[in-house]
Amino acid sequence: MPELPEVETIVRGLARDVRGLRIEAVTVLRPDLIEGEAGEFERGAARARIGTVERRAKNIVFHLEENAPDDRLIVNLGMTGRLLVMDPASEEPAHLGVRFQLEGGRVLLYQDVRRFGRLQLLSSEAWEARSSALGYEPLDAAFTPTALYELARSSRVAIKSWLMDQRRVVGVGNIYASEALFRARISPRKAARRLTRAEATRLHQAIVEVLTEAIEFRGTTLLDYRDSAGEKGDFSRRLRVYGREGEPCVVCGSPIVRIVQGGRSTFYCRVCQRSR
DNA sequence: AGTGTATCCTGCAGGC
DNA sequence: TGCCTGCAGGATACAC
Repeated sequence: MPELPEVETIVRGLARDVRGLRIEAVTVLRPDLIEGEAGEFERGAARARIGTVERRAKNIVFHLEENAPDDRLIVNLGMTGRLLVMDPASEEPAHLGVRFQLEGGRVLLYQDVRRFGRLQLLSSEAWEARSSALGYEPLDAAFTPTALYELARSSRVAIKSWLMDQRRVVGVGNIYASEALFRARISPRKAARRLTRAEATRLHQAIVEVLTEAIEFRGTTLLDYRDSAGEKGDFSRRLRVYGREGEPCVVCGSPIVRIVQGGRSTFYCRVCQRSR
């Protein structure tokens, strides 16, 4: 469910609210959410102090300090995962997966209806090895129009599916892939290797712009997404094609169509995104 | 190696 | 009301 802007919003909230706090106890209520053994996870995270909280791709990375055999806690939210910071008095939500009791009384809760998310403790070395297999961070300076063009040249996959592959460029999921391609006026069905330089340049700019704007609006809430304070994102109203099947294109007025690529819905304008 | 498909899981909307 | 189908922000394990 959460793509780069949503994860970034969550990370900023966590950095503000839980950084520096000690974890006093950990309870795993749904062991299938834990990569590895749940008891080991509980013991490994308990009594650690939370340091820096950062984002890599769609992963939330907690640096653990003091009393932590593994010094990274990695959380991937899957489709419906949430990390919520709550006051001790508040009622715990349904589908609670993991409870972190924090110094000062508040709790950090991992909640996940569909349980596609995963939590994992790793050494910094093991995490770095995993991270190195991931693609460009789209908001880093190293991600350039040329980098995008060169990478795309090696793949015959449709550009929409290509964008969602985290080994090339990270953070773009089903919503922002459709949105970026609309902004770049490129057909989602076009083979990645057939992008022209001009198209690659437009797509690069569209990815950066749509992700940056979505972060400013604190993400997109369609159904499930909430930030760490339980708040919805406001970018939903700014979506131009995603979820708008049959509605008029904001540019040319022709109806937005929905197709299926790799088992996922793609939304686009047949007129504005003609190039194939 | 690259590519397409199935699978994990629950909830909700819409059709009958 | 109930039952069915399809769909939902992700990632990976397989087959070819």
